Amino acid sequence: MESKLTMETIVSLCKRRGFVFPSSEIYGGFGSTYDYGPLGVELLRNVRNLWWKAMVQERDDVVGLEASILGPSSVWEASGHVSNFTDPLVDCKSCKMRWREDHLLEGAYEAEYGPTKRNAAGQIVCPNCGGELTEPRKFNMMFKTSVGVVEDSSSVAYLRPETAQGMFVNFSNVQTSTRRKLPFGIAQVGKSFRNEITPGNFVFRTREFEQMEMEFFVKPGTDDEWHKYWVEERFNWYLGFGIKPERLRIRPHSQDELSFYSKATSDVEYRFPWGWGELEGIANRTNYDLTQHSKHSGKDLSYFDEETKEHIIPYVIEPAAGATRTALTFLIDAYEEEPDKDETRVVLHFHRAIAPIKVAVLPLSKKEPLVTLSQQIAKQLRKKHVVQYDESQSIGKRYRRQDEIGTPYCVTVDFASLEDNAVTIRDRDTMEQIRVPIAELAATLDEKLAY
RNA sequence: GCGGAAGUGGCUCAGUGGUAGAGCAUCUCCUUGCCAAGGAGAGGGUCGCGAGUUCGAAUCUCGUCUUCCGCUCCA
Repeated sequence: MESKLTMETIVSLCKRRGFVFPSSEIYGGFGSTYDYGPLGVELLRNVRNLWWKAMVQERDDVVGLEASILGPSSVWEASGHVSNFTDPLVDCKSCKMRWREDHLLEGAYEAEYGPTKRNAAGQIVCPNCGGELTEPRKFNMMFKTSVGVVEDSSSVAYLRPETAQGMFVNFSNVQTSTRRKLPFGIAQVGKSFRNEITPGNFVFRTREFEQMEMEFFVKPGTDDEWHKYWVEERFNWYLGFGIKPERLRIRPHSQDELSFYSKATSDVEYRFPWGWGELEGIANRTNYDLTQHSKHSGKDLSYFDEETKEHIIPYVIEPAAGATRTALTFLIDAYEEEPDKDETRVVLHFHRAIAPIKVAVLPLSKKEPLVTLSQQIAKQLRKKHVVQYDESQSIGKRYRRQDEIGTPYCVTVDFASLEDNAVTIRDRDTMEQIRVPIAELAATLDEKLAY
């Protein structure tokens, strides 16, 4: 039987311990935005860094990029976002159902609901109840702003709804400056913005969120093979950092579910307390984006294949992950309530690479010289790791505090340390304690925390 | 945007017209000295915000913001 973990438990823990706070809380909060507290920022940074390490640092065929968040409308017109993100929405005045006006005239809707219904005046009516519809309202999921002192149509800019376009528009710059040959990838981590109709489930769907995307450019014809490779690679990445296999799955999109640019997409999904949700989509974007940008910019974005002496537009395999929801996933997946005597021990079983705090240094007593010695040890360890020092209240309580924020190792300095120059390392998961000479402590922890 | 529910200390909640409370958490001191022990004390809330009704509003009414659930939407 699975533990009945609710989101309230997670939200409450996040607030209490400083992982995530609601934004602008003292002014009543601002919908769908969250601030990451002292522990949350460490967690998020670990997620980013581990992704970057796997996708860029450890590979010979991927390079990094950090493109601007603001972009001119021309980029988003080319990418298809201006037209695809502007949905005319109509509501039924009687039954309150909401429809996409353009879809009411399309085949898929007609197949499901029958021919588009109209009233005597020729106006489209609600397919559900025949009621009158409101005037269409345009809903664009991109955040629009204007750049420059004068607000006119030429100064329109958008906050990027995905980081991907930054890689496509820089394809030639990167390829020529790094002398890359196919296949190669461009990776980017950064914020994206979507004016979602329905944000929710805590930080899972927010209007401002952080993406970790990589565009992998391949020769046409090898795209299916590379798609399969990246799906497997990314799935295993999550397992490698301890995500429970029974809560992780790969779900290929059905044909009618595919987005306009995609030939095939597979999602890596996690079973959240509210159900399965997407962590990462691995899409075969074909040559859609580079072709579009070639057309709209008038710049040749083809690649010259030395083997065949041909100009080709590369195909793109895109593993696109959400950093913020990945951090949430690690938090939820790590959460355990373990019975301990009559109490419950709350433990975050973070992988050591994910844990925000790596080591806690705890003097057994507040008496000197234990405190001074402990602080010296903490200072030494801080050179390499994120360390917390805690001397308040009983040792048992301090262990529990560290368990609740997922610190893998606690170093306890006791009175015997003054005699034998050794300290105790306590393991969060096994509760085992080992005695280590202070002189070997740093090296021992380096080894334990390595991954 | 629609329907339903809810907002009271950092967290979880009690309080339904008459002086804002509890448990946990936090801080100080004592005690203890390897897994949330104990004792003494302290700080912290104009009850989401704004109007209205009333002699008097956390409580009733309206508006608004935020959150959750369900629609709807979803690269």
